[in-house]
This record gives sequence, structure tokens and C-alpha cells, in this order.
Amino acid sequence: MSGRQRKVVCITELRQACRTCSLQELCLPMGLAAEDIQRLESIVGHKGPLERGRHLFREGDPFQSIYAVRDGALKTYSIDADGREHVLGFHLPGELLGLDAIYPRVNRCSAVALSNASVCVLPYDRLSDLAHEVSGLQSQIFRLLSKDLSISANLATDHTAEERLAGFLISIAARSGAGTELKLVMPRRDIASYLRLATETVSRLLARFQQEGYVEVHRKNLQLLNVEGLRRLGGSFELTGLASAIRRPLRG
Amino acid sequence: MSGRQRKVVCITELRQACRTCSLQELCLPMGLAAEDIQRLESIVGHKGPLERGRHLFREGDPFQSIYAVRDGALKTYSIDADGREHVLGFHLPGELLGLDAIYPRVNRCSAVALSNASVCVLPYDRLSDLAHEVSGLQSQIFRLLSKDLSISANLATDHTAEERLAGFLISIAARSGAGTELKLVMPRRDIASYLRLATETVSRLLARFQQEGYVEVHRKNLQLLNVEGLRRLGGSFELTGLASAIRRPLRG
DNA sequence: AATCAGTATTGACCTGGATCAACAAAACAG
DNA sequence: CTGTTTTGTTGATCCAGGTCAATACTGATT
Repeated sequence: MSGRQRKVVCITELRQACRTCSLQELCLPMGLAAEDIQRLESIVGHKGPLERGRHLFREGDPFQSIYAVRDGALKTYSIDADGREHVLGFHLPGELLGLDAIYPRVNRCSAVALSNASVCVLPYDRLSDLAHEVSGLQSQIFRLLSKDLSISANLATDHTAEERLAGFLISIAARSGAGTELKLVMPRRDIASYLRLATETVSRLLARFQQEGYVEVHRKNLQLLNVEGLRRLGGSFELTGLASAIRRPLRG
Repeated sequence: MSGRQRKVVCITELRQACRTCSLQELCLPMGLAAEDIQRLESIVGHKGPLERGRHLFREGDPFQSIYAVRDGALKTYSIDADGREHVLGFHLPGELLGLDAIYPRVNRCSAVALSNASVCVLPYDRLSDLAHEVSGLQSQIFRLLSKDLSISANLATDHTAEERLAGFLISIAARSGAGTELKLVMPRRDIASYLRLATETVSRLLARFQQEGYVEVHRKNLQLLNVEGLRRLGGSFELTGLASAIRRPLRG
């Protein structure tokens, strides 16, 4: 385990760090009492930088903390009995990881950095205790779990390759919040695994989307030229519907 | 809305009703204080009987309660933009519904009875308040949400039709807890939708499983003849892995 | 600047499971 | 009982997307 764990000491620094955090509704706009911010702060650790390719946790590790991405990106995945890797999700700044391990108290998947990343560490027992006392925190955790549940349920439904990829692009764009210019940090293979497609299919579809004027692709750099059209292609395959309610909606 | 809502008044009656409930770890084996049982009881309503085909809630309804199945079975589903129905889950006695609506505060799916059913009604606001005070209840809700998340994430992964159906049969058997003799309350069409297959594929696979001696099928009645074999066919497609940790494991 | 390894694209072909179509067996209504 | 509807099975065909194979591109290394 590289990257030591240390306390975040300065509230203003935390505020900055949490600007895009999934707990932001609690921390900032909802005007939590300074006292409560301090209490949350007191249990939040910080880990990083975590180099690209380094694991944050591995399948089978005993569950102790959940994590919030501060910077960079991670993916979660599991390896099945036949050795096939299944990408379960991508985690961008402000998003949480490890929620699915609460129940079994053992990590059900591994998390690895897709680029150099740093994360907030939220020790579950302490977070759970604190949620008991700070009313808004409990509800916020309920809501975050519920949201992930919806996203995951939607991902499980039946859609064509075209719908999946279009929906995915919209989702990444909305979540990375950088407008229509975005960087695909993850390799094609991971996108394909996440969407249950072959890498060749992803590649071909991107080529087609480009040819039809929806996007411009240069390797990992991608420019959305017709967001509305992509949204139409995506149809009901909405990976973002919920997340975007918290975050800045994508104009276009 | 048929079926009036009334208070469950007798603790022993509740104990009975909760015998197979997903909250049982809290209510019973973990020896919650009688006082706390009473408090939980005081907020739990009861609704039913709900006739086959009747809705418990519909997509778009404002979210107020989550539900626990007492008796019978329900399915949750949503209708996409093109009018296609996607079955999101089946809910057997002891299982919860509606958790995915916590976040958006609006139901993301509809729930309909597959057979005559009755449910416990857990008004979310009151449950949430109570979870604040009763320590074990908060953790239990976190765990149930986390569990559903794992199941849903697994359902979203990439598996063959054979793996899906075998995994599904194992899951239903374990959850209905009736050993190897089980009744498929839901029509083939719903199984197919849930597993992202065509009904014809489900039908053909069941025929093949029978021919190969794994099961015996008579319409909705099904007998598992080779549970270990089915488990092997299911491979890593484990819809049950987690649920079975709470419940009686399936021998065979 | 040549080598190598990892990643992405493109083409040719194949197949699992969808779709279409016809039929059978229950469930239900009168 | 007799139609009628709903649900399930089976066969024939088709195609979206997977697989296999060859070819680029990119970046890191020396």
C-alpha cells in the first residue's frame, strides 16, 4: 500500500477539495454547521497520489472504508471464475467507491487507478457513527446508495451497442463536466467490458459516430459535436439521468 | 389504490410476519430490545391482499415508502421511451422494493403483483428518523442497499444465456427456500426480459436443461434434479451469492 | 531512429440468440 | 361444453455483434 494516510487539517482546503464531491450537498450548499463540517473532516483521511495502475483495494480485502475520488479516475472490476475481467464502473472526481462492500464486509471488486489519482478515505464505522448524529449525513448516504442502485439497474437492462455507447459518452461528458471536450481516460477494452461489448465494436462505433458527425475522435481525446443527436441515439439508456441532477447539466 | 393500510398491533404477530423478512437480522436473531421492536412496529403499515396484476406503485409516483413483501411475489419494471418493458427485479417474501426511489424521491419503476400478495409498508421519513435512533436499523438499511447494489452490478455483467438462466434458477430456488421443488410465479416473458433474453430462448433452454437432466419442467412447476450441475452451468453468474448468506443455503 | 509493447483500427467471417411464424396447451368466459 | 385469449413450445431464418487476423499508431527505451 503506497501513499500514506493523513488528516486533512484545514477547513477551507477541505471545502475546495469537496467542491465536486458527491457529499457536497451536505457539506456546502446545504450550509452544514461549521461544527459538523469539522466532525466530518475529523474522520476523513486522504490517500494519494496513487499512481496509474496502482490498486486502491482488491477483491477479497476486508472492508473498512469507502472512498471518494478527489482527483484522477479509477475503475472497479472483478475477475470471474474463468478469469474474465468485468469492469463494474468508472469513478471520476466527486464519486464514491466501495459502497457494494458494506453488506458483505469484504470487497466484492478491485479498484485500480486509471490515471494518477487521490482519494478521500471514509472509515465506514466512524462514518456510520457520525451519520447517526448528523441527520443530513445519514440521508445523504441513503441517497447515494439509492442512486448507484438506479444506475446499476439501468446498466443491466437490454440495449443495442449503439445505445450503450452513445449513453456512455453522454454520461462521461456530464460527469467530467468539461463541456463537450473530453478525455477518455480508460482504454477501449475497459469501455467495452463495462458496456458488455467487444473492443472492436467500440472502435467501429466511434468511427461511425465520427463519420456521421456526432463526435470527433482522436484516440483518447473526444469532442462532442452533436450532443442532442447522441442523446437521441442513446435513447432510454441513461447512465446519467440521476447523476446530472446533482451536477451541472450538459448544455447542447 | 385498493387495500387499506392499518397498524400491525401485536408483536408476536409481527414476529411471525417477519420470520423470513430481510430485516430479520435486526428484528429477531440479533435480539433487538423489545422497546425497539415496538418502535419499528409502530411505523410499519400493512397493505394487502393485493390481487395479481394490481400495482403497488407506478413509475413517476412520488416516493413515500419502501415495501417489504410479506406474502406472494411482485415484479418491478420500467417502460422505456420506445414502449419496451424492462423487468428490473422479482421480489419474494422477505425482500424489499422501492429502494431505488430514495434518491430521486420519485419512483423510477412500477411494481405489480405476480400473484396475490401482501406487503409491509415502511414510510421512508419515519423509517429514516427511527434509523437515527436505533443504531442497528441504520446499519441494516445500509447493508440492504449495498446488497441490492451488488446483485444489480452482477446482473449487469456479460454472460451467456445458459449462464444467466442457470444462475436465475439457482437464485429463485434459494430465495423461495422450498428446496428443489419450486414454482415459477412469473411468466416466461418476464424471466426473459429480466435476463435480457427472448422468451423463445428461455423456453428452449429450459427444454435443453430438462433433456440434459438438470431439471424437470412442467409449465410453471419446476424440480431441480442437479443443483450442483446447474451451479456449474451458472458459473460466475451469481444472483444469489449474497442473499443466501442471510438465508438458508440450498443443499444439493 | 530503431525496437518493442501496448493500444487502436479495420477487414473477413462466424455464431448465439433474436426474430418471425406456426402451433399447442392452459386458463378463462360464457 | 365451446370459443377466445393468454402463455408456452418449436422450427426456420436472419443479423448484431463477437471472434480471428492483419495492420497501424503511440510512447517509452535505449
